[in-house]
Amino acid sequence: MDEQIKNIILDEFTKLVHTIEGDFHINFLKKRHNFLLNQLDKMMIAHMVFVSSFESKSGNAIQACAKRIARLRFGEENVPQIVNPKGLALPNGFCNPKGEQVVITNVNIESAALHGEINKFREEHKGRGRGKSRIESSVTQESIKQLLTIGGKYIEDRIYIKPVDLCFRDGEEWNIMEIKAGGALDSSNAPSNAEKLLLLYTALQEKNCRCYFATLYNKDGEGAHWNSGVKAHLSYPEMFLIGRQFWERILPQEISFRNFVKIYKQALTQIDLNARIRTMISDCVGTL
DNA sequence: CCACTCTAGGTGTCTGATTT
DNA sequence: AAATCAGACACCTAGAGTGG
Repeated sequence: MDEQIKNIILDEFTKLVHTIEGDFHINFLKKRHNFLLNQLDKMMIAHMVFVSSFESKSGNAIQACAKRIARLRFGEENVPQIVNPKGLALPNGFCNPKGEQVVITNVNIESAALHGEINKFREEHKGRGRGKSRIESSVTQESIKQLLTIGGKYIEDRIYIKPVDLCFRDGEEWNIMEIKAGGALDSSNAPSNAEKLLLLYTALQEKNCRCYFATLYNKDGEGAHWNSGVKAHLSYPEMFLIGRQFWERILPQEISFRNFVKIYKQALTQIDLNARIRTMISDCVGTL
């Protein structure tokens, strides 16, 4: 099992390193136009370029890993590429080119009126205030059930498709997850991320379904109290899976979070990420 | 091929409530 | 009263897809 997980990480991160190497030269040159930075030495700028690129790309890579790991635990059939619990008829020749997981629904998720209702729901249940007078968000696993009724009004005789970060069936229960790396979303991103999760829930139209805002790690340290703007829009902690909680939810039960982190480190050592990035940077800077 | 849009990731500053 | 902390609000760059 350890070996299977390691191979998944090797696979996804090898792809990642190739795309970073492919894009690096152009990203580096683009930085020349930023006069705030271009008096710094080239090495320094090159490192900045790498960080930006890695952070942006690695989210997709780890999301792909998470999906494949969940399949080890729950089985292929419970982590379908195309989530279609109602068995809706797919359009002829439907294919999913990007390889991401999608939800199939007949709820009109493009309807401005539906978006309005979801926005209203989130806004009315928003947490507010500080300190002792703080009122937490009342968007809970229970209160979101009313979105099913709301969504029912928008069912149409056609198919809509919506990408989802991770969606799987765990026994009788569906789980929808919006995954972020550290989850420190800014205040203008937080509401839209919460609404995306609620929209997916509304689209799925399943009573036995839970929604989670998940992060790959706890940005304040594993086990630490977690804070972010998203907490104003989803009830904490029941709608959240932070760091270890997230991984232990999808990892096969015999693999602990600690063990997983170890496997990840081994995989990246095997790819020799550090040395490859160093070589990439010095090659690029050296040609200028 | 370029412009545009959406999503991915990140960090910083300020203020009032709470604690010391 | 000073120090600390949590919450609110804010900005930047990269990548993928799409349509002209």
